[in-house]
Order: sequence, then C-alpha cells, then structure tokens
Amino acid sequence: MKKQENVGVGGGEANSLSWRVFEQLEEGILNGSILPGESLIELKLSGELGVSRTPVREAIRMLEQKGLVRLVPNKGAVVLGVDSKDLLDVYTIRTYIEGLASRWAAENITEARRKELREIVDLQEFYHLKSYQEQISEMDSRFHETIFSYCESRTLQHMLRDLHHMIQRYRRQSIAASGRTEKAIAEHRLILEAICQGNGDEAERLTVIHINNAKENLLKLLAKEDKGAAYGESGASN
Amino acid sequence: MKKQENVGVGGGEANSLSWRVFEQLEEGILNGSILPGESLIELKLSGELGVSRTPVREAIRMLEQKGLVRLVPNKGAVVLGVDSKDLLDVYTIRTYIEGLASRWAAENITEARRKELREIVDLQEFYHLKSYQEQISEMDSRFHETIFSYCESRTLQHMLRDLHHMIQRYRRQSIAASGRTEKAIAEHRLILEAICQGNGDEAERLTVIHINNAKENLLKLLAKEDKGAAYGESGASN
DNA sequence: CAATGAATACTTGTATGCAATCATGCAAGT
DNA sequence: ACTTGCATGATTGCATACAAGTATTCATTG
Repeated sequence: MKKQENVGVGGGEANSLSWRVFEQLEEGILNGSILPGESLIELKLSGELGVSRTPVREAIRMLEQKGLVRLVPNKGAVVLGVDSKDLLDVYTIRTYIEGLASRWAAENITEARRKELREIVDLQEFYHLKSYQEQISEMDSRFHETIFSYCESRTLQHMLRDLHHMIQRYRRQSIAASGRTEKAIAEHRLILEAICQGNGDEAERLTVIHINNAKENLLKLLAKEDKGAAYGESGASN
Repeated sequence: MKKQENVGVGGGEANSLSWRVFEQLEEGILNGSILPGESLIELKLSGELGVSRTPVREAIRMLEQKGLVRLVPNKGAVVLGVDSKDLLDVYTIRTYIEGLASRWAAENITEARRKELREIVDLQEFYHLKSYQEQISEMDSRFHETIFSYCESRTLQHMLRDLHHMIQRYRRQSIAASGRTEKAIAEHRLILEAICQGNGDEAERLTVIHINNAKENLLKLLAKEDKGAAYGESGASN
C-alpha cells in the first residue's frame, strides 16, 4: 500500500462505455427525449448504441439508483422522468438547502475561491451585455455548482448536484430572453459578496431569496405553459 | 458451477443477486465493517460471496451512484465510507429538509395515515415502557420514514431515504440506554399531533427542533467518543 | 549491490451464451 | 362466445470468455 498518485478525479469521470451509455440515457431522460413510461430494453439499446448488453445493464442500474428509472420484472426499466411537480419540488427543496451550501461556502472561503467566483459572475455579466444566452446559462450553472463545490460537504454537494441535474432541462430551455437575467446577476453578486466576506448568515439569506425568486419565475412559466404557450420563454437564472 | 438457485426475476429488485450484493456491501460500508480506503475487488468479492463478477460489478456501480465508493481506473472501487464529519453534515442537512417533509406530510394527511402514524408512536411508547431497545429504535426509524413517505415528493423522499441510510449505523449503535428516549417520544407525539391536524407550519417547526436536539445529542456522543469512550452509549431517537 | 527490463499476475472492461421467467397469442374445448 | 391450456417469443439474470491495461516481481546485467 504505497504508491498514491491516482488519477485526478476532479471532473474526469471514467471514460468507460458504461458511463457514456449512462450519461446518454440520463441526458435523454432529463431533457425529455426519452419519455416517462417508456421501457428501456437492454437488447434494443445495445443494438442502437452499438455496444453489448453489459454496459447498458450497468447504465440502467445507475439510473435506477438515481431514481430515474424503475426496474420492472419482465418489462425492462421503465422511465420515470421529471414532471412539473418534480420540478417545483426541486426548487422548493433547493430553497431549503442551497442556502446551507452558501453558508458553508462562506465559512470555507479562500482567496483563490474569491477570485474564481468573482470571475464567474463577471463573465456572466459580460455575456449578458453581449446577449450570449448560451453562455449566460452556462455561467449560471457554474456559479451555483462552484458554490456548492466549496461547501466541503460531500453529502450536500452530491445532493445538490443531483437536484441540478434534474432541472437542467428547464434551465436550458428557459435561458432565452429572460426578463430576470439582470436581476439574477445582481442577486448573484450580492451572494458573491456575502460569501467573499465570509458572512454565512447573509449568504444563506440571500441565496434563499434568490432561489425563491427563481421558483416564482418557474411558477409563472408553468402557468403560461398550461395556457398553451411554448416552453422556452421567460426567465432562467436560478 | 455454483448453485444456480431458482433465483428468478421475481420481485425485480429484492431478489436479484445484484441487489443482495449491493445491500450487503452497503451495509458493510455503512456499519463500518468495510473500512474506508479499502478496495473492492470484483473477483475477490465474487469468490467470497459465491457469485460471478457480474452481480458484483452491478452492485459496485450502484454504490458509486450512492457516493459510497469511488471507481479508480485500475485499482478497483475504493470505499469512501461515512466519517463523523459526514454524520454531522447529515444531521445538519436533515435539520434543513426533514421539516419540509413534515410540512408536506401534514398537507397530505388522511385518516388512514393518522391512524398509522399514531400507532407507531403508541408502539414506540409501549416498547419504551418495556425497555425493548431494539424495537424502540425500529419504531423511531419507522416514524420518520413513514412521515416522509407521506410527503408525496418522490425527490424529497429519495433524498431523505439516502440520508437515513447513511446514519443508520449511528442510530443502531446509539439505541441502548438513551437518556433521550422519553424526550424524543414526547417530541414525536407533538409532531404527530401537528401533522394530524394538518398544521404544516407547526409540524415543520417541531421537526426542526426535534432533529436539532438529536444533533446536539450526536455532538455530545462524538465528544465522548473522542475522549476514548465507546460508541454505543447515550441517545438515539433522532 | 543497484538498476533495468522483461515476464507474470492482477484487475477491470466488454461481449456472448445459457437458463429461468413472464407475456402474448392462438387453438381447442365447453 | 368465453375460457383454458399450451407453445412461442421476449426479456432479464447470471456466468463465463476474452481482451487490454497496469502493477509487480524477478532475473539479468553493469
């Protein structure tokens, strides 16, 4: 038991087929191209993806642990998907715990982290001025993910990562022409400052408000959708 | 070669070898019999458990999704385990979201559920009078699990189930001779009443307090442990 | 004796084969 | 027409086979 120097896990997930299949299926489920109720048939998938059943099986097992499919005895893995109720639940849950992540991030702030976080918000502002919607959304995700990577709680980070995965479809589709972008960036900046100052109370308070605002936005969007409007209008920046 | 058993698909998850291996490994990791840093070698495990590599692999993939092991390219799956920092984090996180589960449970209360919940607390009290420690703990788990099965949020339930899994070792070992049992049952009863009355605010408030108390208890226990005392004394009932 | 390089063993990743189980459809009988 | 029983096919669960990469060991050489 000597030899340490393992592969840096940061970012680089395993490059195995199992993982690629998993990510592909997850993506499909979360962005809606694989519909809830659908059955994932190992043989069919392995044919379509050009791999054998083994990686497909493993991917399906992983999806099951994530709660994205349910294994039904002789029917295959039936897709559960994420409906609008789930979406709202996720936002509510985030209201409850993402503030905690900000609090902990504030408690664990370092100079390098201050710099990194600030850069993200600056970039987001820059992209906003340029109206680069795609990048705005990208920075939005980065901001939140960076914060909870600073919280130094494996458990909380894991939970938040899963939650963010679940809502990525909504986030991506709601990027364009957000009336809230400007406000959201301002909120990000406030949170940023609180975290940089190591003010956990304030960071938490502001984050809760921020996510509540995002949730209100989602509610409006869902109401519009119910009235028949399309999906991709109104605000992102949650 | 090995006994084929009539295994079959029956039950989908519970009966499959993969599932059993998964549960066995999970149990081992969470109760500390498989130590953090240890490598799970597929061939070794498949030999020890008398199954082939396939179910072992699948179990390991599941553990990875749960964050209990980390797959290292050519070293196998290295166990991450749950240290006391994780334990505390879990309690803190529960403080933030388990109240939400109680709130939602209160909002979705029905007559049948009132009855079921009440029975659990009654039983716990009964076992307390009889000093059946094992059953007290069992009812403790049942109480909380039942509540978040009523919250009707797949996501929240999933998250809480995982959290409870993570701390099951502590809960089990801290059953005996809890000075807090009586107090905890009283708190359960208060929460029960709030939920039964559909009073979400109160249910949430009481639950937060309850879990905070349990957390304080854990802190005391960990402090004692640091001073060299054994693990299994003092309070359960979280 | 130390260094180096080749052989070996270990470990995972992927594919395939086989058995068990369940769903489905069809035919026969009442 | 409705039910029952059987044959067939679909699908999973598990085991094994094979390939590839890596760590380790050991022998050879300077």
